[in-house]
Amino acid sequence: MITLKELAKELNVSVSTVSKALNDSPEISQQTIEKVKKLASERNYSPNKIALSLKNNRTLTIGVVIPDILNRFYSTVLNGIQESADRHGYDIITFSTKESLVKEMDSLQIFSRGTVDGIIIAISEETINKNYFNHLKEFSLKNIPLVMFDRVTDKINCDKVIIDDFQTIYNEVENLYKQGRRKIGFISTIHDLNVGKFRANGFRKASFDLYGFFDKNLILKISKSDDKHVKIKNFIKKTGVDSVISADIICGVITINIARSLGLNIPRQLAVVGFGDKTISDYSTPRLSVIEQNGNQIGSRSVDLLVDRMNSKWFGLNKNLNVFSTEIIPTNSIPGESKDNT
Amino acid sequence: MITLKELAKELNVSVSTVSKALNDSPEISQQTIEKVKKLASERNYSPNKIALSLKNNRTLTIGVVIPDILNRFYSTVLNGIQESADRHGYDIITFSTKESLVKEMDSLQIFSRGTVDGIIIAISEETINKNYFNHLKEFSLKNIPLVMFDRVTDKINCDKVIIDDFQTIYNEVENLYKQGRRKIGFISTIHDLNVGKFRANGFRKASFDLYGFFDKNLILKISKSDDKHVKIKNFIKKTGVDSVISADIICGVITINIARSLGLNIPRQLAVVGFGDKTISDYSTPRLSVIEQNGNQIGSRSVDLLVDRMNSKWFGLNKNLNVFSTEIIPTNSIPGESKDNT
DNA sequence: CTGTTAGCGCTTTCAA
DNA sequence: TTGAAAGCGCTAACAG
Repeated sequence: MITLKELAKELNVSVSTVSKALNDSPEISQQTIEKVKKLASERNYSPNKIALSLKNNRTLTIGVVIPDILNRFYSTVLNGIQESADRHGYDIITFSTKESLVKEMDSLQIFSRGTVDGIIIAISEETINKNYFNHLKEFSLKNIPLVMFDRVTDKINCDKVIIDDFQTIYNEVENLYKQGRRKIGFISTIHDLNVGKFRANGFRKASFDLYGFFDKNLILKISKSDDKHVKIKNFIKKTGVDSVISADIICGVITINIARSLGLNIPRQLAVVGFGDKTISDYSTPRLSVIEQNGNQIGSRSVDLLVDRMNSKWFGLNKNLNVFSTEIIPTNSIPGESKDNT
Repeated sequence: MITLKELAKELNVSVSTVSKALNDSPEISQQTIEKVKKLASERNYSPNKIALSLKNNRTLTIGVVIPDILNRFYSTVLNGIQESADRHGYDIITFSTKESLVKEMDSLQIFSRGTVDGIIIAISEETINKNYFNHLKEFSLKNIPLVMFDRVTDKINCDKVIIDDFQTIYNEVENLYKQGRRKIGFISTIHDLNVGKFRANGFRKASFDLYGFFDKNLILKISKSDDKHVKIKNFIKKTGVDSVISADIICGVITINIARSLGLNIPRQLAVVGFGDKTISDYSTPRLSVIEQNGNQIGSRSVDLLVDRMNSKWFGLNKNLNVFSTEIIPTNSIPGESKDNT
């Protein structure tokens, strides 16, 4: 890497002159500026980012912590984060915790060593289960701006970006009801997570509001060790549901495939809706109806909020630093051929 | 962030004493070491990584450039990279180019500003189509170690990690043949890419070797704008294939779903094999047979090779810097219920 | 055993 | 209009 020093030497001027010239300082003569810039571009000079970071105490880098990069929702969010960070001139360093509390703590530890100006995080499953948030509390004391998304906790005071899981499912139940469905089932593999609970609650409340009662058997909880195919098949046969909402992606697709192998007509005999996106919808025939979580938007809004915080930190804007916002990103219901689109 | 300076002041010793003490220097008395460490841990001190990077001219960070983070193969590779980088003590900064040449150039530009010690890259589709590699050539002159994976080019001299696309498909055709299949089809959405061409060639060569001739109609090329569902359906009906190999993930799953809707028994009447992984296989009933590309391993080996290079750069090991290796990661053929497993 | 000094690459006063 | 010097946080050679 070519440095200011080398340019200076070659031009027989001082380092500070070169620096000023490259930054178009009015202190420097037009002639010198041109001379310097010429050589700099010949030599392909570009300023060392590390040195700038140290000098300015600002890295222009955002740290991201997600539970699992192989989970399509999170990679979609990451995609949104990338795009938005790009627009704002930030790079990102990402860690995937694989749902592990220790990895999450490690990640925060690394990020508190001066490499990032702020972080965006969705906490791990283990963190939620163990109800342990000290690492996050400590971190938030360090005056490094922090935004949480999707997997959030009210134990930590910071900006948050989520979808309204409760209302989303509530609305979906209502839609199916309006289409004439009278036996709506709910399948979930994420019952331990907050988002899973909110979704289940939305389902219960909607069922209750619509039918006046709630049938426990219409909820199928699947755990990691279960054979999804088998459990779903039994669920459909036993309950005789005429529609199913899946709290996660995969089960929605599997449900369609199984229903068809049971000879059920989709969507006439069984309507299926699942969280996911258009790509996933492609995996089934007929295509799954999806509740789009808008991961891209979640990511991009998280960055926006974070950048806001960082700016008010750096430029001391008026913003009240103790007031945090929780932003709710709307979901879209995209009909596939697996739901009556009437 | 607490600094050495602050610790030093509080203890009434010099900065260098604190530094040495924390690094267990034999120059420092045991007493002082303990005193310093005690305060450091109380104050939650950890060394500023930026300062270290500047000092050592070494960031312990790897730059990663992938064509699309939403592509499951690449996020799997990324996962492998993360794990391995973690083991070696490196952080990673990732850019997703969205198959754009300009973004790829930008990414390399950013990485040549001193933020990373080496980079791992799979080049974009546009880069390949335009056959433009100057940015890569320039980069490789900068003496920053570079490893390419999956999407590689022989225009650039560097370590490479790939799978043997040709042989993988060749073997798969042979397998199907041995199972008694006599009309094997091939579906591809990535005909423009090298990997796509290698796969198609493997298919052609195997067909030729086995049948003594090659039927062009048994290859279906699908382009971005096509309706996959429609094209695949027609292909199956028109050719009457008894087995299909898909050069990419999605088409494999779609093929199964379509075949079933055509009333074909799987795998008896139609065997289906596609590139992918176990998770994707879950999306279809019966499960798709997958050719596992071992993305994790590709990622992790890329890091190993890169770390090797970086070490020989830093520690001046004997390694001949002009000899580059191309590592071939084996693929696994994992039978689902969509292929006779005999 | 401890402290002073210089330097990594850069910007920014302050002097000349 | 240009240059010298200090400093961001850290380490390491050299003095004391």
